[in-house]
Amino acid sequence: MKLSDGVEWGVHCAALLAVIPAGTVLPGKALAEYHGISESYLVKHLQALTAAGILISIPGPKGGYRLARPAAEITVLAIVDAIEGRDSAFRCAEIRQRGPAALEPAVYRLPCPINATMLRAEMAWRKSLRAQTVADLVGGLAKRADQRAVEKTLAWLQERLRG
Amino acid sequence: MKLSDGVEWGVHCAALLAVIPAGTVLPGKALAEYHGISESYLVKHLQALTAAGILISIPGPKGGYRLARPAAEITVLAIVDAIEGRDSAFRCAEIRQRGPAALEPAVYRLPCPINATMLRAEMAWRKSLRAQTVADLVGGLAKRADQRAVEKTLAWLQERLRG
DNA sequence: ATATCCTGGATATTTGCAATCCATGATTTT
DNA sequence: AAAATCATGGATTGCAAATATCCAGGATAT
Repeated sequence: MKLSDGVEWGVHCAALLAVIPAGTVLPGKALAEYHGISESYLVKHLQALTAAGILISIPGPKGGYRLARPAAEITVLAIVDAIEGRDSAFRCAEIRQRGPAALEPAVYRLPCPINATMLRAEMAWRKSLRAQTVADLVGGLAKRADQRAVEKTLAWLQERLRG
Repeated sequence: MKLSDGVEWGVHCAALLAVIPAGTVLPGKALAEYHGISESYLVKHLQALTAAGILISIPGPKGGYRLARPAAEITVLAIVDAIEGRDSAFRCAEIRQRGPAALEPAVYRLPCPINATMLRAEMAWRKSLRAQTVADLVGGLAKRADQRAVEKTLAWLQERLRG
């Protein structure tokens, strides 16, 4: 069981987009360069975030990405859902309905308790992720950030911001 | 993100092994046949469960598998860990340390808040799974089982039990 | 001795993720 | 109008892990 790298990329990008001035955007190229990751692959995930209504994209020169709503209203779960999909990690194959002791399908209308247990655990996972917003992350990042890192980031952003 | 099918197989097998009489065992072939799944692949997972101390295996004729301890003392989490491994689903690649705004590694001694958030969610997932035992699952299965299914299973087990 | 069963390794096969490339369309600048 | 910049979406490739099978070797009961 493994989350795709795109989740980490998406959350980091959202956190960076949360600190740029209102009215400005960052192109995908800049987001990839800032994080030292593949540009062509990152934009795939940025597209997913845009389709999910988490980001807004502007085409053309002076184009790029920005958050679609305040960082405090974007949960980490929303980003994970957009990139990983909403399928549960556990996919019940209903093997209880197979084999020599199986009966007709109508008998199995009640959900398998094993499936229910796994889904309950995923609900707990989702609840935890839903309790964290991008704004929370930015706060955490800022609190433990070295002052030089902040300045270095701001200086770098200066030449990439659009709008 | 997807859990391997082996998890479902392992939990179902543990549930079945929880209801066979004390002192008896079931061979891997019977466990695979009962669930209508691949025998050669299932035994791989049964080996993992044995190595984890969840099952005990007996070689030779009259051999097979049985639970290593009471079903009430085997959590679903233990089975998941044995089959999926204990690696977290989120693997922080520390991309905050990459790119043009990065500083020397010593600056990043404190854990990344994004990583912390993801790990906290996995803790909630694990806590939920740790709260469920195989005995709980058997209880749930029995309560909603059709009486004919129980009889059919018992009759089928009659000819496969060893010991 | 023989038959049965677990063990562990070697080996395909398949799936999904990671990554790249390109043609297209939108928008700003010149 | 032309050129440059950027997002979009599809096609394709490479790769690692999960899935699945097979077989030789060791243990045990009949």
